[in-house]
Amino acid sequence: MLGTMSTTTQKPAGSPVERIMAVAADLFYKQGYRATGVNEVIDKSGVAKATFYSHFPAKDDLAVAYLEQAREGELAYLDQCEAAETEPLGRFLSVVKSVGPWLIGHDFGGCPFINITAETHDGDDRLRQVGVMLYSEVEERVKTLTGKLIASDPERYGHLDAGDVSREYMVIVAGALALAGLHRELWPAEHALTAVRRLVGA
Amino acid sequence: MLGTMSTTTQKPAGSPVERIMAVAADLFYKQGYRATGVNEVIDKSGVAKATFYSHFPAKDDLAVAYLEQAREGELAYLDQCEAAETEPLGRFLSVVKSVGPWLIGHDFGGCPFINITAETHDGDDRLRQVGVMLYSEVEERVKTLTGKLIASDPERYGHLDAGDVSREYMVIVAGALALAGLHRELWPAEHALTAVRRLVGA
DNA sequence: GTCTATATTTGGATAGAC
DNA sequence: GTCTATCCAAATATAGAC
Repeated sequence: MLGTMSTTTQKPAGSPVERIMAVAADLFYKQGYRATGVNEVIDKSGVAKATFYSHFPAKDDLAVAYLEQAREGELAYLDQCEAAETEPLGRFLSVVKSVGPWLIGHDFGGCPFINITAETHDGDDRLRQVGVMLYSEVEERVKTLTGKLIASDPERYGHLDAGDVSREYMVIVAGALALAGLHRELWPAEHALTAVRRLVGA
Repeated sequence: MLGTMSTTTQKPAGSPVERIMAVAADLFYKQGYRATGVNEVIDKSGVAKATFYSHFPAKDDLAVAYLEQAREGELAYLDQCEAAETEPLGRFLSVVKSVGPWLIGHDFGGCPFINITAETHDGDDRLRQVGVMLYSEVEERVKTLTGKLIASDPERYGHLDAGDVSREYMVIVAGALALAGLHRELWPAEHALTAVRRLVGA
């Protein structure tokens, strides 16, 4: 079996598409979407122009691919953060706790989905929809975690509504990302954690 | 006196600069900063190109003027909202209460300061600084209102720290603006109000 | 201040030889 | 897939006549 794996072309880690996506993710986030030209992406990823356009017919298509890749990355990151906690309260807080480290690793550029949506208000709606989907998915996870927190100690948390708490939670998380991006400081993420704790009286 | 007011040129409501600023405010916010070309601003404001550049040597200068005008407008708007409330709790909540109506009147485009900062991460730092200043000023107001709320009922609110509460408050407000911009829906503003209430146990 | 014209660069996107 | 050359539109900005 090992000797027969050659009918389909292998795509190693450094394939053209992967290089394009990596460069685009970096530039779109750090410089902004409209500030980044396809020429720059092409140059820095070391592919030919025709190669680029064979994979991404238009710039918007690259943006959609970028956001979908980012979405999957964030969900996987949140999985990790949640798995690292054992107690219901820790799991509940894992999402907002993840914001600070994320920002430090991403140069305080805010939320990629909200940023690109603000830049393309009149443009391709697919971009906004990827962000809406991600935030909805995260909200659903938070809602589940809230439900588990309530169930873990009904005397203490029984008065809470998981739907309300999770939506307020999302507002706080989005605010931490946005405000830290403006200030280029970590404190919004720290105060977001305090605010979420206060939300459930913890 | 009435007949002598002609030495200096009067600048009526429709002066070139004011028309430019009005058009820029609309387009920068609705389309994004980079998506809006100076040519479009010039055309829609009905001024000559040389006139435009005599007042704004570069596009960045127009952006700074736009943000500073927006900053003053937001502070005045918050003044109004606060003055409309009589009770300490109402005044405390006036800032977050103002978000929903503001969004409805602004096509759910998020926060102008945070948006432009995200678009110019590597660009002119003056733009970011106007936003930082506005958010700091609003935070200071919220801190004052929090202090007054605490003083109004020490038994109920005495355990709160005005500095912590006001920073968490700002995170929530920023989140409401950002998330409502993504979803193009009002609920983030409504849940922001609930979250701020919860912050002080009200 | 206005108007036209233009310089210059960069944007997104395509064609054709290899 | 790669490479070079190129098209076309739009971007920022300037010059000169009126």
